[in-house]
Amino acid sequence: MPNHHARSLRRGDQAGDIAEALRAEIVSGALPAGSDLRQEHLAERFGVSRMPVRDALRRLADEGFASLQPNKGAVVAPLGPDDLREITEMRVAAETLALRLALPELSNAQIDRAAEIHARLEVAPVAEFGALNNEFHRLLYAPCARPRLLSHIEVLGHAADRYLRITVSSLDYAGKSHREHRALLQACRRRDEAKAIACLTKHIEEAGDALARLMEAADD
Amino acid sequence: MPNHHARSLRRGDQAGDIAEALRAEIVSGALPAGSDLRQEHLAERFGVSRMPVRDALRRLADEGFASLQPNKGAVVAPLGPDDLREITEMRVAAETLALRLALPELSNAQIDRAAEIHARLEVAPVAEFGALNNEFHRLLYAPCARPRLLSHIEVLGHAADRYLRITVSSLDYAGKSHREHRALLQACRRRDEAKAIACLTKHIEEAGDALARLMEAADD
DNA sequence: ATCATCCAGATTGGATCCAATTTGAGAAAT
DNA sequence: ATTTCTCAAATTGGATCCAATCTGGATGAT
Repeated sequence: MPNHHARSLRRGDQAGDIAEALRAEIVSGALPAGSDLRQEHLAERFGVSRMPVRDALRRLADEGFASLQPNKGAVVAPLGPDDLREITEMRVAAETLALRLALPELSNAQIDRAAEIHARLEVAPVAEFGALNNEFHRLLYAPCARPRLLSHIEVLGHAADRYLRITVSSLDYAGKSHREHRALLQACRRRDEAKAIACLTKHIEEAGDALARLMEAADD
Repeated sequence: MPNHHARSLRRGDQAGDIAEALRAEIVSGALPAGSDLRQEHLAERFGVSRMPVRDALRRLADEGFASLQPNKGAVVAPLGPDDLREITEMRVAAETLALRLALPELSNAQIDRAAEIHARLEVAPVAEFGALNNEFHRLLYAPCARPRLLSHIEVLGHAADRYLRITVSSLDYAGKSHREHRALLQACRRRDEAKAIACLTKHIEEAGDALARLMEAADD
């Protein structure tokens, strides 16, 4: 019963809004893996024609949220331990690259800004955790000034958000993550590249490992 | 009077074919950077409606070949030295990861198959260079069994193809590249991970550097 | 009873049609 | 003469319409 969306007065890029809304529903679990994504149904739900819905579905497919078979339709992409492992590996590769390139350009003011986001993250409710976490990381990478790389990282971050719900709710993930964030910030302040990259790698990999164990245990 | 395309009997995914055709024209230079990509015009040229053209343009934009402004239209994305640098950095990160993961799974038969492609590459005309080169690399990475990573590498490879025309025609790039391919194959046969990754990094980075110098010199 | 075949409903992909936005040329005002 | 305003042509974004494809159940044959 939400969804009539006060916006819709501006033209252009309704597809983007729809994609964003669906992404949020998939991440939150409201749309579980395997759910059918009927164009007609979604069009009605969002109060638009099927066309922007098609665009949105294609984008979601590009980002790995939907799997779409020609002439058959789209479903919410299933995600298993293998997907998590792959996303984690790609995040380590992309984010360490970004941090390495950003570190020499990173100003103290920017680090302070990241610390501020981190402070908000420590007291944020679960629903905002993903967005704030991604913002924290984004601030540290942004100075590298590599648009493709940053957008790649953003997509991977969204994909990882899909697992976040499980992690945060089931484990003492938050405390550990906060400590690692602080260590990362400290290394950045000292401009210690090796340390910063080691922290970041550990941060991403251990989150992935912990989650993988969780998934294997309670196989869902 | 070209373009009626013997295909078109199968339904679904005309957009893919159109995107591929346009990509080829952009890579070959037939569509120079900055060219307008009018939907109506392209639709007529390919003998379809504007709709699959829209999809194709969206995909090309995702891959970095087109830049598209809302309500204004699409142009062939300009590419400068910065783009080359970024793509090179991302390729090193992604391809070394793929090779590292693939190496333990790589069979001798697969290495032989790559060597065969390499042999064809050594005598191939310029037009086929890009496709064969990407195929060579793809064969070495494929055993890592990481679909997202492989598709990411494929996109980066296509982006790099856009520079290839300049490289191959202007320098003794081919000979150097072939030597590096042979060294890489040798390291793979010995399952020497460190050596293989060093070869690959050097291979990608030096191609990027040489090209960057060329672009700065003859600024086009 | 089981299995193959066929047809109708559902659903997607593509074509056509309409509305909103941008652009540029020419008119009007200073 | 220059600048601003207006409006029509070009072009894109979205809606609607039509055709091709898939699905599932009913029918009929073995």
